[in-house]
Amino acid sequence: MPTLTFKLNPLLYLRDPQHTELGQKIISASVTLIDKLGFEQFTFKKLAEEIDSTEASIYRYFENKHRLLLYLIGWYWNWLEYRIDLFTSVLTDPVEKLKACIRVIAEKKKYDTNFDFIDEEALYRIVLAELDKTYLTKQVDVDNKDGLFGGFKSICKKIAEWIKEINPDYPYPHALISTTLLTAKQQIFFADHLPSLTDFKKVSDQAGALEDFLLNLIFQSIKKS
Amino acid sequence: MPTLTFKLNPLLYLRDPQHTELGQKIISASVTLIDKLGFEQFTFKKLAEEIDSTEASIYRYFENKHRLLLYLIGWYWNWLEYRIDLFTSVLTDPVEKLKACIRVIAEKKKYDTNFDFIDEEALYRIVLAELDKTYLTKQVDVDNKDGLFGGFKSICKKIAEWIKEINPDYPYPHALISTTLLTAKQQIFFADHLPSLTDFKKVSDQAGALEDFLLNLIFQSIKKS
DNA sequence: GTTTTATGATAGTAATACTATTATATTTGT
DNA sequence: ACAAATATAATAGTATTACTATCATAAAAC
Repeated sequence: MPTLTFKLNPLLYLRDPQHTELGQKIISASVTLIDKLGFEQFTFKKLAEEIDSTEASIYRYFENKHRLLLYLIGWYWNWLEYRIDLFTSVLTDPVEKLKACIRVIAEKKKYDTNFDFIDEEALYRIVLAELDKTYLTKQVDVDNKDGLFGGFKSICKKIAEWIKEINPDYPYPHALISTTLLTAKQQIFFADHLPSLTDFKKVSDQAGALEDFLLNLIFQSIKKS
Repeated sequence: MPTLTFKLNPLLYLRDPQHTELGQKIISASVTLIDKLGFEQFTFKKLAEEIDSTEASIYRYFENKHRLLLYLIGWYWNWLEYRIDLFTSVLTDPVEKLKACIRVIAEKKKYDTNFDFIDEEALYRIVLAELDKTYLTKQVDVDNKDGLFGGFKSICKKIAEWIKEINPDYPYPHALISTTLLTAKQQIFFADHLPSLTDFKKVSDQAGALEDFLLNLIFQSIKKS
């Protein structure tokens, strides 16, 4: 089985980390380290120590740690879209597509052997804790102009099309799907850390209940009246 | 008309800023400055210069800038709950209460003369951009144990009760309301910065459409089947 | 076999997030 | 009215962060 790679927006990096050994080590170790320390405590210096390299070398790949985070989250969106495609491309009915897609969004993320040097479980924990920090910045408009949020937008657009097919009169397809994508990760975070803000349990079959919640949320909302 | 004050969790501060002139200046100026610079660029040093005081003096009121942010956001939740109470306490029907409440959540926030030294419009912009950073940290569990998210939880609990009254069989009242509260601010942020993730416009009557979206989202979800 | 390119080693800087100390001004208790 | 307590200001200092710059060397490409 060939290892797949995603073509990410080149503005995310200075040198493409997928094409060199050091680059791959940077990606791989940054996932582990951000997961462990949290983005605030994570530094290029610590990362350099981890992979026996130097700060200066890492700066040749990424302008700063925010761009690196954008890269990782961008990779995640690509991976999620790839998974959505995997489970929906065979389907024709948009209702079925939407259902399959919600399952992918709500499912517990597992390590994907198609992609070397990225631990998807750790990456998803990063998504849970750090995603919002990619756009909640003063430079959001500049970053957006550079297309750095393309992965998120792409998924949103795709799913919004299905919603429009199901009910062309529903006026808020983009809002509904961006809400769904963010709600999925928020509720998992709340289940883990702020349980009184949710109804999902940490341990047991959280994904199933979450999927049920999201299915209800979406399909009731877009129902023709 | 008497100026109202909220009793906030004392663990949020070292010295109560509401009770001294310097404290009030700290609160007031930090709202302006965080709004202007963003939380990342905001420092106690810049704040001290702004109010002609010193870093050391500010540190006597707040342990660090994260606690100060928690204080401001805590104040916001108290203010929002106060507004919800204001518009719902006269109502008896939980459906009506819920509707009125959604209106308060979706409405454009205006300066409230009942509260001196807090600019609610600026504070709401801070909420839009910085709220998630209060809990997306490595110390979230410690902070939660200290009750620092009490304001958010309190609102959630209150509204969840109304949902339970309307439909006792709906299984996800807390998830639904925390989703609503966060969605409201996310969609406003997206309208301003990432318009392809939403269907709301920046300029015109965004609040009205947003309210409609949220009303539909909630009432369709909790509808008895 | 030389030129290009990538990496490593090392150094340096301004800013940040604090902590500590002392002096002075103000308020409070008696 | 005076001493004691308290709040604030002024100043200094520290470890860490987020970079930038320079130079040497090793590996790859032409």
